[in-house]
Amino acid sequence: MIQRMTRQRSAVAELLADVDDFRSAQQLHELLRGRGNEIGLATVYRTLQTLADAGEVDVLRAEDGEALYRRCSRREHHHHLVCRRCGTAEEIDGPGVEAWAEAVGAAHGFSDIVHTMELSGICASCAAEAGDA
Amino acid sequence: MIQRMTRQRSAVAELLADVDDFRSAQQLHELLRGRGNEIGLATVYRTLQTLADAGEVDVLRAEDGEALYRRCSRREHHHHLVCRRCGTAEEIDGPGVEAWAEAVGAAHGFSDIVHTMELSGICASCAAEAGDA
DNA sequence: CCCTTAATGAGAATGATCCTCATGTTCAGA
DNA sequence: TCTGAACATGAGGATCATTCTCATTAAGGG
Repeated sequence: MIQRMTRQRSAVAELLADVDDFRSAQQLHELLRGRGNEIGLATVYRTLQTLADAGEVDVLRAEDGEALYRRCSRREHHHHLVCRRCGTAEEIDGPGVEAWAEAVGAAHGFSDIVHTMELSGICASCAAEAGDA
Repeated sequence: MIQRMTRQRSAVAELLADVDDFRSAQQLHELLRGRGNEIGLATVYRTLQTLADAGEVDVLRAEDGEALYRRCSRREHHHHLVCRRCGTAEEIDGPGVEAWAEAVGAAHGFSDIVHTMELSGICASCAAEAGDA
């Protein structure tokens, strides 16, 4: 858990408040630098890890396995609809997925069921751009 | 696409037919070596990639981002219930997930919707082992 | 203001995956 | 069956994300 508030951690928190796309640690580091925040890459990784452990940020994996982070408005469990082009994301509800997951798991003798479900697509504005290009 | 059948590719295919857990490329490489198959790691990666592109094997990501492969009996779209301990997997159906995904995507102005949904848990035999230990 | 101790950062270490390119092998055609 | 062009292999290096090391810095309670 976070024990001390530092300049770097504040900067990460502020950035996450402003950006609502899923971004990689490296991208976030770039953005911080761009804003004039001196911060080491390792610190960005550490901070994101801590925030993720605390459930403050959501993590998902790009197709190539890279971790993407985002601060979500809801703390409760939810799913995402992410734009593959720009990373923008909407929070969505999975209708009864949780109950279904439990039931299916139990039916197969599995316990401690965890589920992941993510949707991705091309958002309206990216689709428009692609059309122009 | 695969154009020539080689000793190495046959070996990978045979191994995949025998193993029905999700395994990493490195693990599969180890297993092949264990079976007495001389094969380079790069070839294992290449072969798995090709098979994945052809839809012959399913790929999913471990929590740490590592790619895991498995040859599934069904070619059609389906989901998995994977044991986090041993990697064994069951193929399952997502009741209406596809239709729901399309609808949600459209509602948010997203096109070209793709969805991923995976369940993981601890399988009965792993739970039993853990109980003994 | 001053310690104690957590936090930082630069760079090395790790680990998965991909690339290079010289060499080996497959297989269609002769 | 023999051959050669083109595809495949493999050893090791290159990449790239992420983590670790450890000396240095700086919160913040007392």
